[in-house]
Amino acid sequence: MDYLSELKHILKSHKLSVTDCRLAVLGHMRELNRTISLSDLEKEFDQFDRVTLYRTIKLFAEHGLIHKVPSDSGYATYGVSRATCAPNESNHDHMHFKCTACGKMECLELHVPTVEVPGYLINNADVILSGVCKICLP
Amino acid sequence: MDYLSELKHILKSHKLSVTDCRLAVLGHMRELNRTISLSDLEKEFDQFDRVTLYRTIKLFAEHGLIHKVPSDSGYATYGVSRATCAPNESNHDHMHFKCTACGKMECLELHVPTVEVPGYLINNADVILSGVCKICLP
DNA sequence: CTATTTTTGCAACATCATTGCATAAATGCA
DNA sequence: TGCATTTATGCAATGATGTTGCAAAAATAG
Repeated sequence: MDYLSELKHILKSHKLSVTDCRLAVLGHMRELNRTISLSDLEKEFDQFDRVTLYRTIKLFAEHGLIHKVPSDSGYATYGVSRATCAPNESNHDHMHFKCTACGKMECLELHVPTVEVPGYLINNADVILSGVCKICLP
Repeated sequence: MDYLSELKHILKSHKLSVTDCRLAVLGHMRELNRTISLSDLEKEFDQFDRVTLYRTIKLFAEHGLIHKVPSDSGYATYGVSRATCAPNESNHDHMHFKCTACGKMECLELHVPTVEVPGYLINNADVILSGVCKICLP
């Protein structure tokens, strides 16, 4: 199965109709190993309306294809979920790294260990590391 | 030394002039055990202008009295730094917990362990847990 | 291929973040 | 303490991001 068919299959498995915008955004995000914001998508895809892109990532997030990554940037950032093919699966169990030099946030292949706190129900744990990334380090 | 003098001392040790707004915001944030946003402050202190509150937390963050806490809320949230008295000290080494029921984010007394990733310079690590807090749990 | 459902683009608006400037307040010093 | 200087505040205004309604266009189902 080629890459385009794979993307279509992912959308259909989530009962989402297949459109140009959704294929473009999903393909783009799965190739990237970093998180993106709505304005990143606007710059990348000027052929689609800002609102359409907004609704696309909102929809993807609701269906668990991508997830919101906590950030101190002041705007929402999203990354692809590792287990994208499983419907209703929104857990994203890897750490994120924010580079203070280039500003990009990337996904690390490091698993977030389970944390338990007495008296609390913990559903999710996000770990955001910050510093200087491989590329920006002298 | 009484509480007000203590607050004044903190401001002066960071070479910040003492004003009503700064005393009020700093005192409020140090009493709370959770993070706040600008709109939280607006509701709490309607005697001060929104812009003044904005500049106050921005200034506090620059001087390390408080720190931005990564969040998926879409707007900036801040928490007091533990080592508030040390100038230029911005590290905040405790975990945060976001309750999906009441929406509040609180600071936990759990220390964030040091993480090392080969090839990266790690300056900071944020851990954001989410789920249901003590108060909201049935 | 056609009817129905869904998505898209546009316009408009809400909210949060940010800056300039004149006034008011705080600080430093005699 | 009083005064000159520096700094902070309030107001107005603007930019950026987030969000909704609706008619036209596209995708889906049969």
